[in-house]
Amino acid sequence: MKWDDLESQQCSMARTSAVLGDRWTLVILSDVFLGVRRFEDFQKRLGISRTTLASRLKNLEDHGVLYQRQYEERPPRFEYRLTEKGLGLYPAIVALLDWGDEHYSDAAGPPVLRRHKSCGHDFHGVLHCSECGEPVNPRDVEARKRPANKRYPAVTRGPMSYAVKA
Amino acid sequence: MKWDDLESQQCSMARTSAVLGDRWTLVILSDVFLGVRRFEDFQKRLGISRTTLASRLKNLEDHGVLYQRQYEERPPRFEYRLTEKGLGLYPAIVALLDWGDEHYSDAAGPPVLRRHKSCGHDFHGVLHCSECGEPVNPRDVEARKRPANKRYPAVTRGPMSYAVKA
DNA sequence: ATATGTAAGTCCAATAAATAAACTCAATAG
DNA sequence: CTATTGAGTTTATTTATTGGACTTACATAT
Repeated sequence: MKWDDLESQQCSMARTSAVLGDRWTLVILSDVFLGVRRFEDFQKRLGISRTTLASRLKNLEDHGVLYQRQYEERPPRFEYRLTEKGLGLYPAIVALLDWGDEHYSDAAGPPVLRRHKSCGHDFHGVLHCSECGEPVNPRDVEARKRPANKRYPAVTRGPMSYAVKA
Repeated sequence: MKWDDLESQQCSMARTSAVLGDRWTLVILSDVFLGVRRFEDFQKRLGISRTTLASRLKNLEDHGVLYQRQYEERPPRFEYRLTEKGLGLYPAIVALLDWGDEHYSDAAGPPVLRRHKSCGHDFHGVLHCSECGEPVNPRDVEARKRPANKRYPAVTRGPMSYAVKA
């Protein structure tokens, strides 16, 4: 299969991977969630080649994850910001960071700490069920294909719904 | 920066991306979580080239996410299974699938439905705080570098702790 | 006024990775 | 015997990624 065909697959992970699935995109996004917004800052922080960075940012723009905003006219200066769609990746980014923290931290602990301001504690993410609100154990999940004849409404969540009890 | 150097970075996302950050690994893993275990099945389902599939599976083995088990002697047959470390990726996989479902489903809805057996409903993941148990809004999170002189214990979670209230 | 610096890229040649298609090996089924 | 299945490997080709230099546009210091 050619790579661009992944976008036209039925599987949601294939489509997601068509947007995020490369060596740099997830790292760039985790920096965006830390507040990094400018080309030069990404380049210096990550050590990514300028060519690749430009192409990754353009890809994220094309897919509606980031948008570019000119914040200065003279000289022309730009910043990249998350769209609502991009902000929707926060749970995935946290889950991946937590996994990295758990398995690849050195003796001094995770390099970045995340504090939940409303409760005041450093935290990691826990996956809960949107329907009953309880934590989800992977062994307690049953996946099945959408029945062929039946239609289901597409998942509709407000942009912030992962932060509001269903 | 050379790609393999990402593994030796301090940032947790860089290290995670060194394991998962390519066009196919996330798609393979989401198939593993659906119960796919054999080389031929991955290849047929995904349409990935055999060369690339072999190298991705080896990479996941090398990083302790999958392990290979011979389930038949004659003829020799193998299956790939998740380690505990690999199982720890479940929250990330669900978050990425949910995002794909939300933004790339066609009119008929998500192609795969996940049912939470303990409550009986189809669900999507919601990110909760490990400390207070409440849903987390990204705007309510403050990230900071680990203070230079202070040591923090590495995140220690049991293999299933994301499924158990902290 | 010239030189230096910053921000945001693009261009180019070299290297590295991914691809499809064919091939191997071991065994079983007809 | 021949075909088929499973699990890969080999090879030649195509595609992606890289570092480094270059560009454009303006600002600041000498």
